Amino acid sequence: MQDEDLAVMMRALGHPVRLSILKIVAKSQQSCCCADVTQCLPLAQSTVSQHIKVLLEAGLIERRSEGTKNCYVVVAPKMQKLESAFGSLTRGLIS
Amino acid sequence: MQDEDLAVMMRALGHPVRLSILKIVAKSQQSCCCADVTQCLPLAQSTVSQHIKVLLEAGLIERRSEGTKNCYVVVAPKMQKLESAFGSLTRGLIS
DNA sequence: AGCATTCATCGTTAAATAACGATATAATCT
DNA sequence: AGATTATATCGTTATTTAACGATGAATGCT
Repeated sequence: MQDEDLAVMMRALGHPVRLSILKIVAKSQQSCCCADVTQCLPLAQSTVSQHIKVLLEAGLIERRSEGTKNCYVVVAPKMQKLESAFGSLTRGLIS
Repeated sequence: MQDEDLAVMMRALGHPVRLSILKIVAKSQQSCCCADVTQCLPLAQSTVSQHIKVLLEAGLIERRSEGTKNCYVVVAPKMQKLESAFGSLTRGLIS
């Protein structure tokens, strides 16, 4: 994986609100929409939507529209790739 | 590990220049100072020093003064803690 | 068709970040 | 003591980010 792509994902994870959003999305077994996330956080809907966009653009979550809602899921393969890239980074750094 | 701390480290890793700096510091077996890093990058010394500060504050590298130079090393235990925190994060997200 | 719901996007503002050159500090050397 | 070296910090500028309220577009309901 390219350093730039890795950096984009790291940056996406580099904000506590986005970590929270990821956890909320992951935890809710059935479809999790923007309103669901917003309800869990002390932030405006538009702010949450913006954070979601960052996660989307990093490829860490995916949108799928469901009626009038937009639901989000964590992209497991991407997370795994990230973890492995991160692993080889750290291995390279500390060996 | 607290979400905020995790986010600080992720953010520190969320810039390609800082990834480069970490790699440069890790690769150079003997003491690696700011000038050494700067020589490897198309950036001003002050800019490199600023990036180094971000890595220092995240606890990912450590300074140790050596004569008139300041040398840097990757803090292996911190990297390992980060990797394990990251691992449990992703495990929580994709399970 | 008209209304309600959901949510992305727009426009704005304040704060943080990235980059630079210039300067100041601290250690070494002559 | 004075000169040199290495580098952190300062001051600045431009860009990006975070947060908000308001608006608009798409979908579903009556």
